[in-house]
Amino acid sequence: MNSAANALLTTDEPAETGAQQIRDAIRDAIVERRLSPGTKLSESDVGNLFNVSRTLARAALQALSYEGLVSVEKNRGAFVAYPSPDEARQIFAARRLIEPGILREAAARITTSEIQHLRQLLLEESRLISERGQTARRAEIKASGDFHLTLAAISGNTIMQRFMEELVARSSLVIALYGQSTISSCGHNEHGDIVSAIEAKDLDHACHLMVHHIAHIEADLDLRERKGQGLKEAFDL
Amino acid sequence: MNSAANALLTTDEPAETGAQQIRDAIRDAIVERRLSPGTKLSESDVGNLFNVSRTLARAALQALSYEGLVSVEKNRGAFVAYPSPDEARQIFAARRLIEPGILREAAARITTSEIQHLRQLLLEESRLISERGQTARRAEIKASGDFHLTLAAISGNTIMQRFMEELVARSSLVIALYGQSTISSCGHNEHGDIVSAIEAKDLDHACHLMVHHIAHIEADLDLRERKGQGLKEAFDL
DNA sequence: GCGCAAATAATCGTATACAATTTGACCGCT
DNA sequence: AGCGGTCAAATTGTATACGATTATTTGCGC
Repeated sequence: MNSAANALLTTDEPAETGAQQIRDAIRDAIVERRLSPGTKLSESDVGNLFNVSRTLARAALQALSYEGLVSVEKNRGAFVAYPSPDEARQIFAARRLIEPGILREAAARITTSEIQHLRQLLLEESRLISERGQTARRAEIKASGDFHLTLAAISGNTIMQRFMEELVARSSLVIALYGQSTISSCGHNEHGDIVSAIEAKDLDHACHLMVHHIAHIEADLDLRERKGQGLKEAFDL
Repeated sequence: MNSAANALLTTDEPAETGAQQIRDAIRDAIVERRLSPGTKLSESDVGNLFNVSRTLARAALQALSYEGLVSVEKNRGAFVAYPSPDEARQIFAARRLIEPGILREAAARITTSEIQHLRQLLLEESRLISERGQTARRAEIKASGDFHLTLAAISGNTIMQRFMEELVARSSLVIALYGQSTISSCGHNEHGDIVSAIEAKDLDHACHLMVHHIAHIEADLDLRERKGQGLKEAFDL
């Protein structure tokens, strides 16, 4: 979840129960890549970090495991998910399958003010790209996902929106692991092209662009098995 | 989850931690309609029922809330989900969006033995339809969903498979609430037609049949607001 | 020095205990 | 009788406690 998508479609429930706050905080940390895949998330550590008991820490980690962002191994603990190349392929296959449909739904209902909102996002995004510094990089990662999430929000289907949130978050993990170029949104302004196609009411073209956009992101990955960040490979490479 | 889909694609983790067993038990009860929408699921009651502490009961309910099968209201408790008509529409919209894609993926990878497996399912399904008695009805409900879940399993994408599991389960809730005819699979053997189309490698036709099949299920619903519980929805909607 | 077993430490799984919140009831008042 | 307020019961939110499992280290024999 993010402020941009929230601005459009939110089921205001201001009272967040502790565990949810922790979950959101950790999720943000994972998506923004302040937590590397494979990092151990001990219940006690998480609890101490947020000044809550293990009960709440556990609940938060449990929640994140349902979203596929952390994997909990019985009697061993929770770790930031370390998606396998196969998992990565499935994530992008799912996005190719889902996003054109979302795009069509969104285009059918989109209002002029929502188009404006999208353009605003694009502006912000390109601003971040030109900026330098780690915080800008993190904001850029988030902004890049926000575009897809906002489209899902516009589609009006909260279920698909949630699916997309999961897929975008996990995509960030995959890119962190297997991405080659510094950032996925490399040069081409593909998001902008999609908005233009929507505006021109050329749905087929918009879907075409979307599918290729996802393919481009995936093409930037080097999906070869990394042995659990092995100490062996780290040296004989 | 179900035995049929499991038979095809399962990541055997034999050790199920208490909470998961409870979650599965409750989920089955909801999907098979032994628990009505809106039923209160108190943590203590659930715990006593399964002879575990509230901790595990709570974890199970929490898990089910992530799947949309129970709704937990802060400081009030957990209830079997009571999907609104709008939610119901979104569920079926999501299925129409997703299932054709899954079908295409599945058809591309399907083996002859898997086709045989599907036919077996259809046979079982029609056998249950002819049988009478409540246990047969429940088995029929499950079998009807198993067809869609098995297709998802064949598609080979575990992520989409999980999405489908959620959607099928929630569909069962919706049908329990808003269904008119006794059972959704009314007369027409639509599942069988889809398998035939897959076998004939006529993907476009298969997708067409699938979309209509979902539409038929939805058409059997009477999606009008029931003032059963939602005092909030009854007014602010 | 090297492997292997036992003790030790760390961490998770589950239960119980206590605090906070909500709900419903009782009781006096108008 | 109807209304409002206060209190008690029930239920959830969170923390702590203890047993079980896994990882690590120690110590011994070779």
